[in-house]
Amino acid sequence: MENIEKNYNPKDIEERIYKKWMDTNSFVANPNKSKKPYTIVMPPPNITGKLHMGHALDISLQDTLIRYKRMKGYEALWQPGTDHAAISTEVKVVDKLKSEGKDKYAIGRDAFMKEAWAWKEKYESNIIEQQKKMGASCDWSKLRFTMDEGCSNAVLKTFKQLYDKGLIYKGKRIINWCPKCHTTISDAEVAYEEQDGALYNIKYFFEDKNVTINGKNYIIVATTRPETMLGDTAVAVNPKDERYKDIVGKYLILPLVGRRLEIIADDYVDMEFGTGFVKMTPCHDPNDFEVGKRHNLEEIQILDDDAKIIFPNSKYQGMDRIECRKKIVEDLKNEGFIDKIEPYKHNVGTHDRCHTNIEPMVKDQWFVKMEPLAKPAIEVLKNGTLKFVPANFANTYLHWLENIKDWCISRQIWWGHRIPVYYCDDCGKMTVSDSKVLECEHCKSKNIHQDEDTLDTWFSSALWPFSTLGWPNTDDERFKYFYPTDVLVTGYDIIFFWVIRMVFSGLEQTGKSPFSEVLIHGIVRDDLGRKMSKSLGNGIDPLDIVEKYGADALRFALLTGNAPGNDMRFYESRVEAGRNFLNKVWNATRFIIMNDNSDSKFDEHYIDKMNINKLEDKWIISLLNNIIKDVTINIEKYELGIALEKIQKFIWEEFCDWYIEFKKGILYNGDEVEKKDAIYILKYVLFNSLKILHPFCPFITEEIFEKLFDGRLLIKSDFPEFNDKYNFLKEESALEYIKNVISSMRNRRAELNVSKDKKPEIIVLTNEDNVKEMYLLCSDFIKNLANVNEIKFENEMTNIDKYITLTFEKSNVYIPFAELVDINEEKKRIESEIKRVESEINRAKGMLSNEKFVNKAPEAKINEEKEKLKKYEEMLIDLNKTLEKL
RNA sequence: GGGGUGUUAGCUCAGCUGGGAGAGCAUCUGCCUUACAAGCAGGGGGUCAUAGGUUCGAGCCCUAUACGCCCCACCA
Repeated sequence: MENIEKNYNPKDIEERIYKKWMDTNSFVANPNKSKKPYTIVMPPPNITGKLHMGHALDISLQDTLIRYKRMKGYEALWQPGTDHAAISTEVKVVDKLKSEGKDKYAIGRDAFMKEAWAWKEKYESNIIEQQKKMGASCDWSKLRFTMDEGCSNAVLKTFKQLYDKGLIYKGKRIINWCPKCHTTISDAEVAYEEQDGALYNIKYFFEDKNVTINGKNYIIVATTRPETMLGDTAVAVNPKDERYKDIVGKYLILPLVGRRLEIIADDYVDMEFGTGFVKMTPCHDPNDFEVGKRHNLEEIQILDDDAKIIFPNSKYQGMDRIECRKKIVEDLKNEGFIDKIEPYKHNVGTHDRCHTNIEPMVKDQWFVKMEPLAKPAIEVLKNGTLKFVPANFANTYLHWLENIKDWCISRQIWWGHRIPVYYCDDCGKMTVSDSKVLECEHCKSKNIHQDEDTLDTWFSSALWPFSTLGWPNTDDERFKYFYPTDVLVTGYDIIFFWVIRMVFSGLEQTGKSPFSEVLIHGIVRDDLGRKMSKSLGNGIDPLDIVEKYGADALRFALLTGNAPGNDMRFYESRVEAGRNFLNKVWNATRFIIMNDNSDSKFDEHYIDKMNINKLEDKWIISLLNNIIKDVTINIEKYELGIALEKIQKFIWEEFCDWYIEFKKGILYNGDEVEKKDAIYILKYVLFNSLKILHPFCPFITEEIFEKLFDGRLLIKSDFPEFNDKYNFLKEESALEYIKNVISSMRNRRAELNVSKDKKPEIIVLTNEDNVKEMYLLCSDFIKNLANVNEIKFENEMTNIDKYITLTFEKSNVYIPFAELVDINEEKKRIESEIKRVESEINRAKGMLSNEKFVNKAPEAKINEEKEKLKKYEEMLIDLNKTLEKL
């Protein structure tokens, strides 16, 4: 056997193991009729991005699932790819150009696209390499990109189909405009932020000097944005507002401007708020826009694409919106129009990418009509075709869909899928097509030009689960075999952006929900619970952690100690704990290698032929068997953290702390046959432990597998299954009994500070043959692990005062350390033990004498309590005897 | 305003369909025992936010309250 390092050193092995997987095509999945498909599409990371903790978590979850299913015999495809990330990338490329002294508009669209593609080529590989470092077992041979030919075809096809069905339309609507990025954004991309502002109360005088309200010739409107008054075209009150009933239909004069404004009545106005008057600026407020449509109000645009004022022939023309606000307030003050100004905190919509305040604007844009698409998406959730884990995220999903507004999909940027609409310069009509258009379909003119806008980046991501599998070619074998996919794993923060859009797109384009389950995880936060962000500088680079502790340790930390859907805090100490566990696994292996002098190959089926007769062997095999069962159930329920913790507990606490210790006697002093069997079972248990640990911690398990099991490939081996033949429950409980005896003895020794060199002869008092048998079978363990020299058995004890007594069910253990103990202290200890047992007896008696309990509780529960009662009553007798004799 | 969610050990969090409260870290004691000091053995530490209710039985189910967080809506 080769030498093995004392400590696990991930750095040396991870790269080599990953290469081995790649070289053996272990990640590749292709349509295979003899296997069932299992598919996960990876949420495509942005090409602008760098791997962050959120990705690391995402990858850990998906990779665990895909590796598990692969081992379970599925043709498991994890489909990778990257996202062009329209605005994010465009901004970065623009910045890059700027730093080179170049300007986007100056170099023109074609040159810009070349620059952006070059960016993509450069940065895409970064994130892929980073994913590989995490151990991601995606089928890289099928790598896709949202703007590659296939995905672009899918986009064109979808656009055309939706357009033909009337589900995509062009219209002049109020949209969210980002003055910095110079593009519209969808409602989902607006992030509201609380900002300090002011509520300006402005006097609007009546046109007719004779009209008064409350004795005054003016009314007061409140606004947070006085500069928008330049676009006011009415003032509204609530129709039910008795105060103002008589003045509806009267006219006001807009201060500074002199425009006539009608007082209109609309339900939108909240009577309770402010004065009950609202100024209407249809072009720059979504609500005012709606009111304007209802009342046919004039629309006056007063902001340009830079959010600068358009108000020709005035001093405000060309001013920045904030500058203009100051100027207008100043002018209003000077002319006596300000009633009062009070500080006001309010939520302001900002662009989630650049955090610039968005500006509502009326523009001609492309929209997807959502209501008909939302309906089936609601239906699949309600009928159970689609499930969320945890289930409560279904509420979020439903709430959004039930209140959905049309989706603005056109963007005034260049990096993305250009809208496949062509305008005829002769007849003025549109041609919409999913292939290249050379002439107008109406007048055949060749004098046409394509729409300048591109599509929202989520338009292509929405098609990801099928566009990556060959759609729109529905004959593609991959599409037929792998679609619909099985589970989508993602963070709750993109349910709206992505999950919902994939579902309705999948249903519309393919007739099927693109996946049947959505596993939602939370956000990875820093150790103070803050979001990791660039501005705070509190981000932790997963690759630094991998470098320091290895990918498996990081995966361990991310997969445990957290329930699905909940945010988690990242502590390096948890990675360290993971690393320590893996080091434990490493050293268990090392122990086996150091004690194994056979050179025969490991045969995992030999277990079925061998005669397993040792108690401890039956115990560990039975435990392993049941762990396999539990872990399988947990993984299937997406309880990955629970599964991993169970595996850890089994390997560390049962296998290492007990079983290996049990076996040392044989390995050091046993005969050759015993030794051979011992090594075999050690290997057998490790063999299967590595298998169940592999999906979670792939690198170290693969490495050990190769070392210990003749170079076999773990990633492609089978996941173990529960075998009724190895369910030795009696032996399990017998050995647990002995473990308890050993622990109690160690406990007493530690309390009394007994040196380990002091090896007493102990006496076991029992009247039960099977209990005595158990002690005999385990006498070596007891001697070794509890530092005992000899074990004697008695049926009666007389000189009890020379011993410390430990009372167990049907047996007492006497240790001759009485001289180390104050007899009164010992009496006290036994008395408190008696109290504890008595309270147990009372508890059980109470339950069993409760008629309702006996009548209603399940029989198993009742029997359990009866047995407990019996056990404790017997122990009580023993304890009292001991006390008497002291 | 609507929806969701949390309150469990000093800290961070698990706790599956209700049937004797767990982990990691921290802490204390004793150990460099020939797999592992990234370790071993042993210990301490919890009125499961509060108040009611359902139940034979509640950390878990229901109601209310308190405090916290998240998402959506966006009333000028």
